[in-house]
Amino acid sequence: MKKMPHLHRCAECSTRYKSIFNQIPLDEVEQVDVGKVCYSFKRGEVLFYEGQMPQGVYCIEQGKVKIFNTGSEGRDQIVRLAGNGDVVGYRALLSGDRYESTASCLEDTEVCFIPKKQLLNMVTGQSCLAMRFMQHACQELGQASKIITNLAQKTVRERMAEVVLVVQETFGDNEAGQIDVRLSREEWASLVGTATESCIRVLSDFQQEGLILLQGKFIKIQDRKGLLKLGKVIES
Amino acid sequence: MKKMPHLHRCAECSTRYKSIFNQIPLDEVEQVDVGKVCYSFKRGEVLFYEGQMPQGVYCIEQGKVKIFNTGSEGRDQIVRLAGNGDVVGYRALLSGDRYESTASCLEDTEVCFIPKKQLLNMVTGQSCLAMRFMQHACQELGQASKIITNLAQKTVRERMAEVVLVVQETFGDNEAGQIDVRLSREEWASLVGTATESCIRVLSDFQQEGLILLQGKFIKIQDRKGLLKLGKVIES
DNA sequence: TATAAAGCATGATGAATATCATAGAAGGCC
DNA sequence: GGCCTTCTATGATATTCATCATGCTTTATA
Repeated sequence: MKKMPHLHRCAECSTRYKSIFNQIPLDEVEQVDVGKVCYSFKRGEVLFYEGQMPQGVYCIEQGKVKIFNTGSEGRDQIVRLAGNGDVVGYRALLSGDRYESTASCLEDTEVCFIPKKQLLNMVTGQSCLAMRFMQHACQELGQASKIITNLAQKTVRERMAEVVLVVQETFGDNEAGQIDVRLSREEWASLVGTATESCIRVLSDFQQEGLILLQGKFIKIQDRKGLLKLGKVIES
Repeated sequence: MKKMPHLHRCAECSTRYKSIFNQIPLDEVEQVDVGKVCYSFKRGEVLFYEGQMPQGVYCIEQGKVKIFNTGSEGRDQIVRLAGNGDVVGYRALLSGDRYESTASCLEDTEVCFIPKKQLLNMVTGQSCLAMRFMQHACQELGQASKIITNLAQKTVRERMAEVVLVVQETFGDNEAGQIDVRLSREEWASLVGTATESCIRVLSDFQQEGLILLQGKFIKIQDRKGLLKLGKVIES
């Protein structure tokens, strides 16, 4: 957790960012840009730590990142997962706070870093961009309020079912039909908000009930409808 | 919960809105304004329901509002409390979603309603306003991530201690030195995310331990430091 | 003011979940 | 390949917390 990232410049940076820079190709945004740099992170390396002052935002070119808080007992709670095209670390920067959370890579990840000054120029200069960030924050806020209600009211089984579905939605399936992300049981537990042992038990229960297949670090969904029902998920 | 609100125009609307229109007196914002209307709600009446499409935002001139989600079992989870000068209902409007939550008045409340078209004009026209909304949403998002971690990791006792302190920060104390808001035990439970009976027990434990005083619907804090310690609150 | 309804309180009980303990399996590394 | 470390799995136990039941108290309403 304390390793420093390998850094190197990345040749191409042309992804269309899905979450915030949506519909705005980076080239176009880049007109104002002078300070964009690309970095490469290895699995387990950290983009930023809770408590640091933000120096910029990270756009994920390729890879997967978890954003988590460390509770008073040292247990982690994952509050967001991010993948290709997602923008990470903008919340603290735009609200002027320190990072509330730590961001660490679930696999080798290429990011494009936009320095603070740079981003603020972009946001104040292009009002459509401010609107996009605003909308995105509001959307995330809506999701957060759902998560809060679920944590307060649903059982571990119900939350687990929902989380499996959400992670699939986030990262999709690989060629083998498995959810396309490597998460340890401990990380699944940190997503659900439960103990690792409970998580392991619930997952093998799900397998026995024919809801999922456990294939090492990967999970394959067998019965989507069953999970939806069990998790009491209201699709919108 | 299904009563329709009394409506009437309100003569004066000059409050400085603390949370979003911060530093921007309404008069100034109003230059673009043509559709602002003031309403009066009685205790228990509802500003908007979960699932409705937002028609505008509500600025609280005077009063107190709870924003809550209703879980699948019908139990409520309060996700935010709002008071004088707060703006309510902007999240769904700005993200283009339906309301995720219901907003209902904890006491008789005067609000100033700004219609959707109106607000969007203001936001797109005045980029500083878009920035303010963006910042505010980002701040709320940071708080939400804290709440999520607390719900996932803290005990009911710990959360209760923290909630008492947060509510005091939100509404302050009245002349009698009590937290200046009337909340039923059920509402305290909906804030903490626990059963009403558990909430009642924890509150009387707190009283016995000399942390608080229960005075009908009101709570007086006796030992702030004790609550901070018990709730494992890291002051920032 | 009477009467009902809602809210508060407390005990008894059971279910959900965390924790502790232990062992096997898998993966990284020399 | 073999060794060590980390991860996964499962049982036993303890704790927290929700639920059910009941009676009392306050508040609302006719």
